[in-house]
Amino acid sequence: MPGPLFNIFPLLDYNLSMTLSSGQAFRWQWCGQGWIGVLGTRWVRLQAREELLTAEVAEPVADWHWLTDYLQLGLNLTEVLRTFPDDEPMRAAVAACRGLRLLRQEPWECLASFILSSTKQIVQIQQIVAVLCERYGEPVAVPSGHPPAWGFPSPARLAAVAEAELRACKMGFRARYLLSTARRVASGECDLSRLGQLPVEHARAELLKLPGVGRKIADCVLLFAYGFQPAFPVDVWVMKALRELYFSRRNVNEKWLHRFAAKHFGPNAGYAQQYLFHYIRTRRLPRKTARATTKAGS
DNA sequence: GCCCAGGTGAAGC
DNA sequence: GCTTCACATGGG
Repeated sequence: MPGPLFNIFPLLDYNLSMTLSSGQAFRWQWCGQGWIGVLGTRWVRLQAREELLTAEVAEPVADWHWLTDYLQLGLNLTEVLRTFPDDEPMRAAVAACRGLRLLRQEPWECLASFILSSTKQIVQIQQIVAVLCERYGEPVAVPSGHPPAWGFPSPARLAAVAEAELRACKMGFRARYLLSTARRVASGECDLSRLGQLPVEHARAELLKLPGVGRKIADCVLLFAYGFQPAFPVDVWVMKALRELYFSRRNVNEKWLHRFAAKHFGPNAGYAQQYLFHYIRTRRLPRKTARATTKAGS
């Protein structure tokens, strides 16, 4: 029996917009009446209002676990926040990021997206991923009147693409890494479906074997696709946050930093990392008008 | 023009 | 071991 074209879920401590636009996933677009995205082979539109989430799909579904699992609707955020260290930086980050959540993404899409993320701004990653999906993804059903949409291209599909064609998607030097990794995943040499059952260190070691995957990208996949909380991705922003908020701007060795993170941020260190990342990145800077005025006046 | 962006791998000391 | 550099591309 086919299900309905929409569903409603209760939302508690959940900032949907912040979560979908916080640089974990790169395919969500605000359309004026909700967030439109593609999960697996399903087009979906999400709208959060007054502690209710409305989800709309293009074709009837009976089982909604693909969505509730992705959004981690069953997670009690209060329990997570309770484990954060009680220090000034974390209090500020939590206050600034009320309702920020971690998603549980499909591993291949997450891995491929973060291979494309290196030294790119989030907006540019979104653009590259969009082109990649449009050119190599399978079309998915959309409600009438909506623009076409595509699934994320499979490892096998990308493995069959020439490097020059990938470069034409604006990904530059990352094309070689994406192609090599797609081949290893497509061949079964790397089995992403197995990693979730391994101890986090083993799963990380497997990811680190892939070309274009270092500690940072490995930790992003461990955290955003598998939910491993000991994973603590350190990018330029998190490094900036840690240096400014915890180390009075001193330079810190990265290996030492990971030991500090594991010790200081507790059992949900990965979650804490996302709060620091979003906090430091969206911190209110001097307004443009104020700067323009200063410039004009000087 | 310049610096920077959810980095990585390889070469040089 | 650690430091430095190339790698594409676009935004501010």
